[in-house]
Amino acid sequence: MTDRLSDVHESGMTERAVRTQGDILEVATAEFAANGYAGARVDEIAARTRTTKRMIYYYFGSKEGLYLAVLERVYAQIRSVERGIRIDELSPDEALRTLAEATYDHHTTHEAFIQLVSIENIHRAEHLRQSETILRENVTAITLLEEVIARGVAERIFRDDVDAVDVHMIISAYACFHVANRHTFSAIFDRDMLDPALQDRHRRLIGDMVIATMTDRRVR
Amino acid sequence: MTDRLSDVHESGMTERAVRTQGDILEVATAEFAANGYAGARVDEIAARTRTTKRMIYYYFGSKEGLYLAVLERVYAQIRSVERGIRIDELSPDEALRTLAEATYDHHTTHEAFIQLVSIENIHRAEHLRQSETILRENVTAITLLEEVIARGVAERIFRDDVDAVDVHMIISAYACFHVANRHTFSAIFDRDMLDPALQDRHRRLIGDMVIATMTDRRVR
DNA sequence: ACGAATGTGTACTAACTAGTACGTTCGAAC
DNA sequence: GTTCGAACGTACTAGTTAGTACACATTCGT
Repeated sequence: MTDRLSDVHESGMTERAVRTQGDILEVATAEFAANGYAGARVDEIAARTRTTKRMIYYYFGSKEGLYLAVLERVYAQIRSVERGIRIDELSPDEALRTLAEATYDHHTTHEAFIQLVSIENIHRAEHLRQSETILRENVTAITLLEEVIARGVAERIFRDDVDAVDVHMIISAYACFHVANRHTFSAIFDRDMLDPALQDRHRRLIGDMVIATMTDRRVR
Repeated sequence: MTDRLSDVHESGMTERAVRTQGDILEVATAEFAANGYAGARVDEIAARTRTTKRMIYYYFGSKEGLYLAVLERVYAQIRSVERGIRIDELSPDEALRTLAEATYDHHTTHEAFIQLVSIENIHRAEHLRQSETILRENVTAITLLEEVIARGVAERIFRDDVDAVDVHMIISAYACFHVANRHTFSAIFDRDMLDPALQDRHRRLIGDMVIATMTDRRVR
């Protein structure tokens, strides 16, 4: 149901049509991320595009259809980043740090993704749940983590009562927060979250945190 | 500027007026948290109140004024929770765990607060920045943390290159994520974030995490 | 008791916004 | 070069929504 419209157009689409759709998606991503679902204006998206509002409805059917397409696109992007991570030859703790830092890097460089996830959560993931693609494919990160944790536990350097989803949550929480709550955090604690030196320190800190947690002697 | 309207009414307000305003704020909190700023409907808030839309504008001036009042109220609530935490007699690591768990408990039981913070961040904290009260008073958590960290560092059990704001970020990130990203996380990883057993485990995990990070031998 | 301020309800409006009716152009196949 | 469908543009509408004009009630100090 989700992809019906775009599927129809995927075959027999001219070069120009592909560009137009991409153009719309690009602008729509920024608009939805910046203003929320209800706050986003279809007219505003159309105005910032080479094309017109008519085309948005032609290709995406409705505001909701457009939003869904935007959501699927940003999730597809993070998926492709995750697939590119190679950790086979690293020790469990180095692998953990690599995964944590990769997530941190992705999130800090893809603010729109984080904002869209926030927005989606405000709406109780009702749109995301409609997308079989996202639900089916977005567990890559977990597969990688499971393998690393299994190795770490086998080598008796990791605790065994924290699973892959927990670790993913720890990493995601930290990386998401840094971007998602940037503005309130900056305002209240008067700390520039975009300062490169600070970001560097926080990048190291997320690795420290995950490794320290998983290798903690106290809890075993 | 922010508080002008409510200040005017604070003196010489009837009992009934106080109740009406409280009623409006209660309903508005839920409506804004559930639908975002743009998605929230003033008519809907009015309908769910004992009173009418007229009164919302009478007391709060505008939709934005109402939203701001809502924001200040939820921030005042967390502030009062923070003021109630007693950690003077605890060891630094126990104190850290207590603070982390208190934050976790507050956030899991105040979903509206977390949602409003998310919403505020979508709008780049432009409303929050207008509220001197929030900016002035909401650093209580940091004061507590600073004291604990200073003690831990002095006792040579904590690392000294992570400051109070960093630790607050780690704790907040974890506690926020658990609530804020509950829906997308549940949907994708098919894990019920409201399961009491899981919440219990996660409550212990946040303490483990903070203590492990701060007492990590590797980094010193 | 009375006037003045505060508190309340109803009915309205002006502006906005998602979505559409209808017509046109472009490009490829025959 | 004609036909057919995909791609596109303009001008519009129906419904919604923040905000208000106006009338009325309640309370309280004097």
